[in-house]
Amino acid sequence: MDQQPPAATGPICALTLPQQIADHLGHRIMTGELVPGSRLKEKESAELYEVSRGPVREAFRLLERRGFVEIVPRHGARVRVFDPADLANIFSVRAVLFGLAARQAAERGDPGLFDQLAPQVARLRQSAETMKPSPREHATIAGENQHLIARFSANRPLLKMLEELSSRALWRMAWRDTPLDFTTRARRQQSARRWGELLKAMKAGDADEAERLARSLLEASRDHMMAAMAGQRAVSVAAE
Amino acid sequence: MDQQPPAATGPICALTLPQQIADHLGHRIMTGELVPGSRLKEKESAELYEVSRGPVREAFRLLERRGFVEIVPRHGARVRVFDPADLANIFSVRAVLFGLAARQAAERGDPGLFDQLAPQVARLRQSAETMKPSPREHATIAGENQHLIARFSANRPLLKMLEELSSRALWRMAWRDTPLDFTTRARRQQSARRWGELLKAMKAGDADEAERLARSLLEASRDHMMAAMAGQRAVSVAAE
DNA sequence: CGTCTGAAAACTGTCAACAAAAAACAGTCA
DNA sequence: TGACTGTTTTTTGTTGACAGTTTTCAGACG
Repeated sequence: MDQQPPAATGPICALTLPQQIADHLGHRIMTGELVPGSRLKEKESAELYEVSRGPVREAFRLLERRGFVEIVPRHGARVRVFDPADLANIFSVRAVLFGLAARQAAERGDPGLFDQLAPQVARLRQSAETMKPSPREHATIAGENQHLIARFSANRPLLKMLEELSSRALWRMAWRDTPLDFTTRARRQQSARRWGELLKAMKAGDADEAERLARSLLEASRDHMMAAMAGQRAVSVAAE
Repeated sequence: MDQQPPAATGPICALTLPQQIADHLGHRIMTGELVPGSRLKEKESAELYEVSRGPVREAFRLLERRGFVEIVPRHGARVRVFDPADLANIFSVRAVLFGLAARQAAERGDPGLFDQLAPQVARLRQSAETMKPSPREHATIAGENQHLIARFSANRPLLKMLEELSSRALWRMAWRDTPLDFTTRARRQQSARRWGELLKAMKAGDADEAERLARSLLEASRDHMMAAMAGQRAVSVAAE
């Protein structure tokens, strides 16, 4: 009912102070300004944002929950080092969770989902056709589809977990040098085709098929990314 | 070195203060002393534990992360009201996650897992045979098995998520009036048989079968619990 | 030259107090 | 009687300061 319209890019004053700080720090991590492995000092951020250490402390915990940093009790917070194996693991978890979401959404069979999903799939087909949108835009549409299906699964815990996981995955994908998915036409066509199949299966109420397709969709994304990463040299951060 | 002699029920001094507070509050929630829906006031807990509000504040966030309480930014923390639908959903999520863990553990095929799992399965068979252990003890063994498999999946994010989920589920199961599983011999025999089949599949390296069995194991647990809960009247807590 | 030891600096954990917001309450008016 | 409004009280959000640990760094020693 009383949903806030999300503001453009500026920090929203309705959000709490720790959330604003966490969002900004998260952005700085995503852009690569804050290098994985580097320490986040409370006093430093407190002075930068002109607040006390209390809210900064809470912001660090929020970032930990979102998977951006790692906190060791008496040693402070560090930007989490990306472990390729962990990244693949997170994708595997996302895949099975998304499969469950697709299953439950198919079982419910809410027409509202199909109405919203159909134009999205059309956009993906168009993306593959024209190759006009950037790879990131294609990925964004796919991400919106996942969120849509998760919402219509009517499984609140599942929705929250998927949201948390996609923020972690997005973080890594937004990171510099990472080869994004959906750079080739063949890959986009494959993506659009599979989303079409998934929509069809859900419309038909075939929960088994919907789960299978949804899961393999994200597993393909995982395999594609891991293969691309294997191509480039691994960036290792020496333990301080 | 200078460890305080632990009080009767007192927590371990090696843990951080917020963790100790969170653990104790969590225990009070599990025992039903703190009723779902009731507010948790910072000052109140601070005075009870003879600490400042800072650590209490952090303890509340820890409890939120574990699914024990719900925090609304400027309105404080409340003990989460248990929604039967949400409980079933959490179990469904656990089931697919545990399925993935079993798959990956089977793919790895570490003999150490089988060595540790075999005696556990034997204990379950004995539990079904003698009906001597309490239902909770049977459930504890099953829980240990799940933790074991999750560890040997070598999937750290998955392990953490399963740990978090089982703490939520345990919370609900430990709650008063909840009919525990494994009260009948038939149910225990079913449980022991399925664990045996799962162990066998994993030993054979059959990842597909292991995933299927593991998932259905927890889904059966979910269905059993939901059926038992449907039998008794729903306890509703009026919104304050 | 490398290693160990000890002091100094920096950082996190904790506390008490202040400011702002929300909740509770009483009084007033229709 | 019932709803509204203004005030009082309670509760959360934030701040700055202090204590205990950890980290860092400089100097002595093998």
